[in-house]
Amino acid sequence: MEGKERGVVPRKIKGFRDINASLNSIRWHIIESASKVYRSYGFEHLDTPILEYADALGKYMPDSDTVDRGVYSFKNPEIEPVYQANGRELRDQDNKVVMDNHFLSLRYDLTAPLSRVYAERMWTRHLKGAIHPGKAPLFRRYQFGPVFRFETKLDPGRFREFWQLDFDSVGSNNIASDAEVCMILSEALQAIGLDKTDFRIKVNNRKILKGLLLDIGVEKEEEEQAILRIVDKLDKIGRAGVEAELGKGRKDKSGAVIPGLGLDPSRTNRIIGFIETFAELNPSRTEVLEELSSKIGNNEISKAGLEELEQIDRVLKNVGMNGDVVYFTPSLVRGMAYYTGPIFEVESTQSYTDEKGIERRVGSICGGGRYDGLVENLLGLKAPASGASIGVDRLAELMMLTGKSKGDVVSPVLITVLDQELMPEYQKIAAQLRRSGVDTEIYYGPNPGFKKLKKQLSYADKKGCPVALMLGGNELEKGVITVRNLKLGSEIADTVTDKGEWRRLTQSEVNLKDLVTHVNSIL
RNA sequence: GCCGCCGUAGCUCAGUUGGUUAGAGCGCUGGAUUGUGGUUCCAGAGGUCAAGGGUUCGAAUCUCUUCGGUGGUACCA
Repeated sequence: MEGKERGVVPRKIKGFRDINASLNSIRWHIIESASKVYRSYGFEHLDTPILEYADALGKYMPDSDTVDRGVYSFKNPEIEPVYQANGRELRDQDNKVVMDNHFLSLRYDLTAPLSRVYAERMWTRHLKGAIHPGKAPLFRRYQFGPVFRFETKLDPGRFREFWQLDFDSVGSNNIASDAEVCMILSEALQAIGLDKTDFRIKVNNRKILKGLLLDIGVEKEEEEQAILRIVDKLDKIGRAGVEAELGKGRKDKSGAVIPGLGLDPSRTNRIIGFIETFAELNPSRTEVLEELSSKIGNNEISKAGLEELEQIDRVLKNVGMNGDVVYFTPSLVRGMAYYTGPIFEVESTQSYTDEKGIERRVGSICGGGRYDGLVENLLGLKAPASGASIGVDRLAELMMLTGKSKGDVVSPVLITVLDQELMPEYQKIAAQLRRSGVDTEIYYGPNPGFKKLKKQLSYADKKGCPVALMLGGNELEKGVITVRNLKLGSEIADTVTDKGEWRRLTQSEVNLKDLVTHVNSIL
């Protein structure tokens, strides 16, 4: 190939991926299967832009022109009015509208854009006072697509662009809708092809731990968050690790010093003691509820949390989800601060063996919960919400690694080009096949022609084409076409070593008018 | 962000007491097969040894810096 001496160095941005046909096949299988389940519960399909105003996305605002705190942000080249909290344009002393280049961000999840959509729809009505507190309208939607996070260190299996598949209800404070989240997750994962035993839906309620922490005098939100974050690491660092991080801090294997929160031992012990009660594997929901009611004492918030779990249990039992699949795990925390009630996490129980022979797990594949305050942040009006999200890429990876799906790609029939003069014939045949629903490709590669048939068949083989068609002068005279069954050829390749024999078994001349039925019989 | 390890052909890697033209397997290209995918056999192409500086008569090899990768840890709305 001739060209310039140098060009732009082609390179992919770190943390971003090209998705090949087989990964795409799994990805879309997941999306289609789960969406169908979501729809069956009344969720409608919503799409939102990938870019949003940074301030609508959450409390994290960039303070410079660069990527900031995990979010890709930049200034809009267009200047637009600056708005005040009351919805009016900001004006300067001369009564001129103040303009600015607003910060835009790539969405980091699908929940914040949903809040924006909902708040935007309610905005005018809310300003007029037309929505009564506690009467925010119900809106249920599902959404999938890429989200973006600026991670400084990329752990294996984590990317800066990845897909999520969410469903959420806004405007319902009915705990039954939280029970429904469990039902939907369970159904969706099974529709995707997982077995009941392949995953475990873990449920907890933020209120239970919140109440416990209040009891021991933790009132500041930052302190609560810090404690929850450490408790969340229980699986990873164990009881002793949690104890150390709550108290004096610890050193890890690599020698890095992790500072502790400096809680006094009596409070640390209360927290640890509480979590430890539930450390045994999978006690039944009923057992957990009994244990909880004896442990949480008189704190109103904890009691409310327990009551919600009991409700969830009743709803689930009512639809026949008794013991398996959904478990109550009081130590479950989840990172995100905006959860206010029940929280969910789906953990894969499957493991796989990596290339080094080490047994590994993918871990959490879905997450969600109730977030009654999120829309309020935007709208100033309380709109309760809950939902969950399937980590599409994580799940796809899991299915690939555990052999649940190979990412099957359907390849076309290939029409080889033996003679450029016959191109019109090839195109006619291709059109005919496509009309009958058969994917068909004509080989438009470099230098097709007599000598390169081997190349063309090799191309078809690598691409996984089930059938190759050959039409040259010989065939044209006889009104036939040579059909090569590549699929059969691959199947018998190990048993047939003689080339001539192999060819005879997989190849036949077919009358042109019978081609479509013949090809269909092979597929 | 912090600590450790690594960076040789498209891929996986070999190559040190510093020494003439840097190797293998797979892949790729061509041929045996003048119209035929796999297998087999033969031949060939492909490397400023991550980049830049230093030490040396001489550096893939020693040293420094930067970049990239990886393992652990921290953060993750």
